[in-house]
Amino acid sequence: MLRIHDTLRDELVELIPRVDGEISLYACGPTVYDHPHLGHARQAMTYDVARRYLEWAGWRVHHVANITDIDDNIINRANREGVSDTEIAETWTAVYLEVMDDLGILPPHDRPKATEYVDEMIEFISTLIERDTAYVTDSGVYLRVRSVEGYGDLVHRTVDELAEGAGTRVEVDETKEDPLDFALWKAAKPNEPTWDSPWGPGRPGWHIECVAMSLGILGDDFDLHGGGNDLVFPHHTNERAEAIAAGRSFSRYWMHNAMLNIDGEKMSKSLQNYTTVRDLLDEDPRNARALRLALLQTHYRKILEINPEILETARAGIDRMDAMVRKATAAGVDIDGAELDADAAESFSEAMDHDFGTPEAMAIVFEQVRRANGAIDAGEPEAAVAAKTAIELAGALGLTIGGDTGENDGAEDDAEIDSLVAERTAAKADRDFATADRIRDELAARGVVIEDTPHGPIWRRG
RNA sequence: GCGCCGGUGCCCGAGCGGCCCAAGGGAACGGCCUGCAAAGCCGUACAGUCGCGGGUUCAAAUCCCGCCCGGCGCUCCA
Repeated sequence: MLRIHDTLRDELVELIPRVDGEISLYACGPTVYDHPHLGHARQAMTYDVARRYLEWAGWRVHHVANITDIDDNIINRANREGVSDTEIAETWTAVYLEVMDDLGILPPHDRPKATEYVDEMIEFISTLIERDTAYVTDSGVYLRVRSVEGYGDLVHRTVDELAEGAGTRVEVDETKEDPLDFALWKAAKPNEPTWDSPWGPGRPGWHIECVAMSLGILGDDFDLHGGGNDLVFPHHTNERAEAIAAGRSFSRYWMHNAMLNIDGEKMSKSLQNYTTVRDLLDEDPRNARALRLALLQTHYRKILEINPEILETARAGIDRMDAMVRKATAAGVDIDGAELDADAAESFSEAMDHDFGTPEAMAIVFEQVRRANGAIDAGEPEAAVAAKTAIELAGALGLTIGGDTGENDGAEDDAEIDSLVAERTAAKADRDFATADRIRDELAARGVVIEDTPHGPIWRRG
């Protein structure tokens, strides 16, 4: 039984999908106008892990993640740089996709762009106007928020509670009937891209795109809608309002990942305290996996403090897992031919079925690592099963251990290192430990660590 | 102000009323292994008050109330 924490009901509920055995998932993606930062990585990884696990567990998953390629931030940057908004969007979309790939994020089954769905949005807005839940003014088209029943349910606030905050921090458009009402369509302004519409040239509001794309691709009553918890209000609240106002069944369940903190503060653009994913990956090629491990070891709904120490800790964990596989391989353990440990796999599934309990799931993986190490040392046959299980379960969460991780691509001196290691082995055989240690120090200076095993030395870049 | 979330060992972090004298990772210490290391395994100290104070219960880190501290949202934001 798969249970998740549903934001709307605010409790743990069993996920009963629209179609048996099949889960449709819509995860809100980024607005592309700058380098993706670690928060984007957490968001993407949260749903990547969910999708991978569900598929591993035998569900058919339809994963949709959009790209918002038209909005104020994009237009502002385009005007600032004197280029077209399309150019900005395309440039940063490419960067985003590349970074996601480097992070080991599986491409979603569909990756729609807002600008590809303008027709659908216009049609949707027309419906809302026909139903009299939206109205046209000189500045655009607005949704009549108070006409939507349960508008604030997702944030667990009443409309009046929300009204208290509305307009206190943002200038209210005078033409709106109510400060809570929000734009479905924005009338054309100078220096902005526009599309034709029944209400004159303009561009879509922020929230309408996700409704058009999610319902357009996954259909009514799709299963799971996710995103960062900063989207609960207003973005998801407004998406939901639009769908309700149109009389459409929207997502059955909502899940939201927590933010990332840096130095005890929320990481955000405005605070200028963010780290780009690119910088992190450039720092150390192992960081893609280290970041994934760090994320997995904290529950997705809990704020994660991210800093260099956390990543260092995670890298040590990755090294530990890799070392086990190296040792098993050196010892000739037949991992591929081994069975999965059924008990461990079951505990793992239990942990994951409980609102994606990745910290507990990783604890199970590490237990297998320890078991494997012990069995390898003792020459026991269960080494293969434990190693296989660790690799398989970590892999189910997108974490590759051992094997070719591609992290040392570009290092061309393998042969040279091999020969130095062989020299050291020869020196050791002659009990010329001075020479052996000198070679070991030399290699260490180059970042290469030698590990002696009963089956001969192995080495790694540390 | 209104609302939400969190405070668990040296650090990070599980924990969903009994299986918790509290997982897992990192760091530390001791032992085994090693020519010495590294890696690994075993063991140990760390949480004798799970922020503090009450309460509910046969039973609470886990539920309720109050308080303190921190973070976040109410604004573009993953």
